[in-house]
Amino acid sequence: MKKSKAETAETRKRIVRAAAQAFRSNGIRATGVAEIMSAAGLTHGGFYRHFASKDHLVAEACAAGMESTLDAVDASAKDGEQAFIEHFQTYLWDRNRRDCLGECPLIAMGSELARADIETRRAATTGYRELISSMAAKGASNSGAAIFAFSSILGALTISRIVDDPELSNQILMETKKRVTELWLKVSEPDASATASDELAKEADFIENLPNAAGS
Amino acid sequence: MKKSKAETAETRKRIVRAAAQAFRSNGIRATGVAEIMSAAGLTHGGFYRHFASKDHLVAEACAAGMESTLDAVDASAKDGEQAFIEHFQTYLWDRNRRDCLGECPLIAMGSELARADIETRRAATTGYRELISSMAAKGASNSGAAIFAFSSILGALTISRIVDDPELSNQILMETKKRVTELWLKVSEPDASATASDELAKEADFIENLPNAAGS
DNA sequence: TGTACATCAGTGAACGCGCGTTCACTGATGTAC
DNA sequence: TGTACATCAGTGAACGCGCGTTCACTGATGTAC
Repeated sequence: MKKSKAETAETRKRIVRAAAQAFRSNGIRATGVAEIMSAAGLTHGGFYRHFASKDHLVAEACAAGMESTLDAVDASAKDGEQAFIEHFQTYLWDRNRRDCLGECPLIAMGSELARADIETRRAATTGYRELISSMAAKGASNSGAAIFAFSSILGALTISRIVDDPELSNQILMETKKRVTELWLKVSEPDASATASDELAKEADFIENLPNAAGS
Repeated sequence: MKKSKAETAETRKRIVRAAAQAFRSNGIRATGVAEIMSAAGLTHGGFYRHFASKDHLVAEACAAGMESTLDAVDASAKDGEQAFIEHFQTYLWDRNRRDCLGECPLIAMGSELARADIETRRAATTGYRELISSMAAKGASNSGAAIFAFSSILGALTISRIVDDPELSNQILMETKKRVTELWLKVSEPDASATASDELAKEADFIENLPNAAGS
């Protein structure tokens, strides 16, 4: 059942994509090789024709996940600064999008990546650097603001998923959305924050209607 | 080998403490029951005299970890607002302290807790609520600021541990330390941030001499 | 207070299970002639 | 262009291993008399 070179390359990509998604939604350690191969439409035995070990796949899936996140950020920045800011606001808002494919590996599996092997951490670092410089170039005034904004978003999303109360979960996300937007717009006048709050209030109904704001 | 009630209670606490520490440093899934029991000076067989399952221990260890974090925060707040702020600055600074026992479970195993069972998430939520209200009462002017500050710190510490470059790691922590301190001191004048930067610069030598700022 | 006995914390062997990994095999692909 | 053969992607059974959990057993504790 040998496949053509083109097919082989496509299969490999399919495995990496399936792995990136599975790791993001279930965690690295909780996701088995067989599970990934099955998601890619294959059986587990063929795995080692493509990768030397699960750890090697983890590193590649991490790199691929960071790249797709970067692509999403870059794409949103094409339509100007406003669209760029809205991209991040959406990320902190719509649960469906937060759980979807484009999610950043750093956010989805942060504490596991911190304990990953050096190859994986290297891939994550490269992706992080690109993400920060892209954010700094397109929306945030400098890399310091981008670094801080990204940390805040990662922290807020992480805690919002741990917390079992949807209301508290939304409060954490809204607080972050408000303050990161302020930071982004370089707004230093204190009363401007009231405006941001009003904007959020308009969307309050939308939150209420979310299926399960505390998610899995 | 039956033990007295006092001894039994002490043993149980010892297991929970060992578990909290092991989960924090190696992650939940990567830590086995036998490993925890061994760390508590026991053999694995006796585990089920104290807990119905590993998951039940996870929930208890999470609750205990949050409580010890809260105690540390409360203790630091005894000596006034300045000491309270310094506690968090230290948390973002000294690697030895960051890796030590008192570390917050939310920070050490965030992405794993987000996928934990409801009992564990409930324990984490209770601890988080206490932590935020304690922070809001003792240092931050309101709970919104406390929520945002805590998210930022969690995010920054998580990323700083993933990143494989010590310099970048420190940059992330310093950026967060600077901005959270500003937020905390309710400083709204833009040039006040320069003062904060100067303060950090004074400590720059100290960072340089840290053994391995990117640590595992 | 002393004796007899039920309780139960802790031990260590054993259980089934799922994991990452290996391997003999299959058969289409790509290549050498 | 056609034929013969080496390659190798993919299959599915099997491997050893460590995991969470169970269990028969031990012997000190706490209790009933």
